[in-house]
Amino acid sequence: MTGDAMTSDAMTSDAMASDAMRRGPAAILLRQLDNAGYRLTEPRRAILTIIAGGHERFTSAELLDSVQREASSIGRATVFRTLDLLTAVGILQRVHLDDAGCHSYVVCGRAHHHHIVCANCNRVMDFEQGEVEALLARLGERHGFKVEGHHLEVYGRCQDCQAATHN
Amino acid sequence: MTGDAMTSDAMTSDAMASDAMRRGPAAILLRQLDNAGYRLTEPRRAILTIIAGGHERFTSAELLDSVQREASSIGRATVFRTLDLLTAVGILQRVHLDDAGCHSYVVCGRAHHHHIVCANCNRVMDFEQGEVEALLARLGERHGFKVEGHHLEVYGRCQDCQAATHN
DNA sequence: TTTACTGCAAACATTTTGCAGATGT
DNA sequence: ACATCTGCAAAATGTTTGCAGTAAA
Repeated sequence: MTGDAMTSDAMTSDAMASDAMRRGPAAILLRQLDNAGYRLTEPRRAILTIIAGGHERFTSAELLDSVQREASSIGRATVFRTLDLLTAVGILQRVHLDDAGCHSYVVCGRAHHHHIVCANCNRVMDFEQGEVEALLARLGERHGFKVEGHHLEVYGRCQDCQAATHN
Repeated sequence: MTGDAMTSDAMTSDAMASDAMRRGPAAILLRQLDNAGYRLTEPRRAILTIIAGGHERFTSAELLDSVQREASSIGRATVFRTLDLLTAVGILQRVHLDDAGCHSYVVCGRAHHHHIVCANCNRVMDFEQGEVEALLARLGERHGFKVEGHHLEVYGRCQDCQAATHN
C-alpha cells in the first residue's frame, strides 16, 4: 500500500546473487534457515536477499511486489509459504499496523522484543523490554490478572526525522 | 472462529426489541450513536443490541454469525459498515489478535486505554494507561525517538480462570 | 534417489462497492 | 421531502490449497 517500499534502491539480480547474498545480511538469515533444517532453495535465497536488502518492516503486498519485480519467476504461493516459514523459524515477526492493511513483518533474529517505528522514515528500532514487562506484570496484578503475553507497537519520530521536514 | 462466541445466551428477538434495548447496555451505545449525529436505524439497533449482549471482544465473523442467527434480514455489508461506523464513533475499538484471524473488536466507550484479555474466558479488562505512556515516552527518548502513539495488547489469565481448570 | 519444495491455477475467506429502493428525521 | 441508510449481488482483496513437476540433500 505504501507502494515504493523496498524497491527504491534495489540492486540488479546479478549483484543480488553474487555480492549481497554471500556476505550481506541475508547470509545470516540463510544460516538460520539452514540451521533449522530447511532447504536453501533458490526462491528462498532470493526472497531472503530481498528482505535483507529492504526496509526493516514490510507487508506481504510490498514483498510480493518486490519479488515480482526482481525475481518474477517466483510464485505468490511461494512468497506466502516463505513468509510463514520465516515467521515460524523466528527470522520474521508478524506485527499489526492499522494503517498498513493488516499483517506486517519485521526482520527480527532475536527472541522477543519491542519495536518502535518511525512514522516518517519507517525506520524500526528495537528497545529493551524488561521495563515494559515489569510494568505490565505490575498492572496486571493490580487487577488480579496473571500476565502471560503481550503485543506492543510504538509509533513515533526518530531523531533524524524530528529535525527534517515533516511529511 | 471460536464458534460459540456471543450466541450462547442470546435472547429471542422479542426480548431483544423490548427489554434489553430499552434499558440494557445497548441503550448507552445507542445514545452515543445518536449524539454523534447518526440515524438510529433498525439494523443499527439490532446490531448494537447483539454487541451489547455478547462478549466484550469479538471478531467480525462472530458478529456476522450472530446477526445471521438473530436478525437474518440484515446484510453482510451493513454489518461491516456498522462496524466501521461504531469504530469511528468510538463505541468499538479495533484490536489485533494473532489467534483470532485478524481484526477483533472490543466494546469501549472511553477515549483511549489498554485492554487485558483473559486467554481462558475472553474477559476483557481495561487498565489505566498513564504509567504505560510515561514508560514508553521515557524509553523512546532514550533512543532519540519522540513517541507519538502506540498499540498495546496484553494477554493473561483473570483471577477466576487462574483458580478454575485451565483449558 | 528421495523427499521437500515449487509454480500454477483454482479455491477460499474476507471486506468493499455500486446501485436501486427503503427508511429515519 | 429528502438525505441517509439498507440489501443485494458482484467485485476486489488477500491468502491458501491440490497437484504434477523440479530440485535440494
